[in-house]
Amino acid sequence: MRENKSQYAVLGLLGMGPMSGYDIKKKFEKIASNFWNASYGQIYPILKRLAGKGLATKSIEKQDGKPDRHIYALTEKGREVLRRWLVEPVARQIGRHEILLKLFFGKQVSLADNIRQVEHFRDLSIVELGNIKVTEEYLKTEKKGNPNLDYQLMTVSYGKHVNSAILNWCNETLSQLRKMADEKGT
Amino acid sequence: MRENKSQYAVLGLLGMGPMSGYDIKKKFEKIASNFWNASYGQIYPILKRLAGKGLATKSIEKQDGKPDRHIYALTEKGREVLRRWLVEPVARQIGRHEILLKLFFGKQVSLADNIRQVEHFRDLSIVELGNIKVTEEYLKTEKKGNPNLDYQLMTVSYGKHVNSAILNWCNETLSQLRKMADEKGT
DNA sequence: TAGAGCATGTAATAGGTTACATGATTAG
DNA sequence: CTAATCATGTAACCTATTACATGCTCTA
Repeated sequence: MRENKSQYAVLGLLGMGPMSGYDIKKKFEKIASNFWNASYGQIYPILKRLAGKGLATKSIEKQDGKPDRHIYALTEKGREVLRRWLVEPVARQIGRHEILLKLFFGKQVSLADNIRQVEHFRDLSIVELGNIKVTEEYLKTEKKGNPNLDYQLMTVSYGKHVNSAILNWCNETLSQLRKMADEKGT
Repeated sequence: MRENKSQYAVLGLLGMGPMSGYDIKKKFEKIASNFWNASYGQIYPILKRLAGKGLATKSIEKQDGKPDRHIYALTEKGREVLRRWLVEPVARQIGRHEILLKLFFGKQVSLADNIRQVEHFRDLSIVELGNIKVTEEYLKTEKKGNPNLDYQLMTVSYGKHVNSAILNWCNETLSQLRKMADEKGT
């Protein structure tokens, strides 16, 4: 087991309690969509592998009218592996920001095109900030008393800080682009 | 040609002037490392494909003592394709933030472990901010008068906004974690 | 004389998305 | 009656990293 992040993401969720692949997907969407996601095409093979390595155990829960649920639970060995990863310092990551890539080449198109692009990106950030606040409310009300709450709210806080900064950048950049358009028009 | 970002990244750089695969790599490292990167294993096959599709032309520049340079230049068709992509609105992207993934599962390890982790991440952000300022200086002095300068500085500004926000979040999170450690110690 | 820089490329592998396949129940 | 939700999984495909292969020159 080397550097597979998603494997640890799944391991981490199992660390909070036994659950199915379906649950894992839902959990990511509900409370971690801000900084992580995973598709079924990844989750199910990972669960299989974790069980194969003895890091999780599988049991089947029958339901009537609905498909069986395949519940995975972390083993002690699994928790060990998770802990070892959690304390390992993170490496520098270069996020790929498509908006910056486009703006970087902005000279190839018109100022109006660039303005449209940044305005649209600003709209996305506003929606994102809204989503984050919904997650925050959900955690604070529905998950009160949960021992993971403090940590989960820290990830929410990150989203608020970063998206506010992005919003400020959008506004600054937009006024600069508009100024450039004015000057050119004169 | 569908949704391949790196292909457009290469196309975009060629839009600034003819250059080699080697140049492309260097350029990304020098002025776009803040938001994009690409390995030779990607760049060379992409250049080949672009030439195959008639979006770029290839010519060989001999040098003495050094290997030949394979220079690619954008064709009109290539510029068309680039422009079409540039004006297309960006989609929502979910960045994967390993630090948040680890912190999210913070309950599985000690407060001291989490503090160490965030401190280390803060150090990375400080280095990052430094790199961004170096890029800014480089652009402002060495690239004065370059028609792409304004746009390139906007991407630098993004980095400054976001990394400052991250730094603030680190400090807030660290004081919260330390408070939690104090309370537990009492 | 060892290592870094110049310069191009391929092959193996890992990581990830999307489409496909199945099938019942429930809400609008 | 149609779409969504529940639920699991595989296969094909695309994207990206790393290792490998080559070989000259310049600097410490």
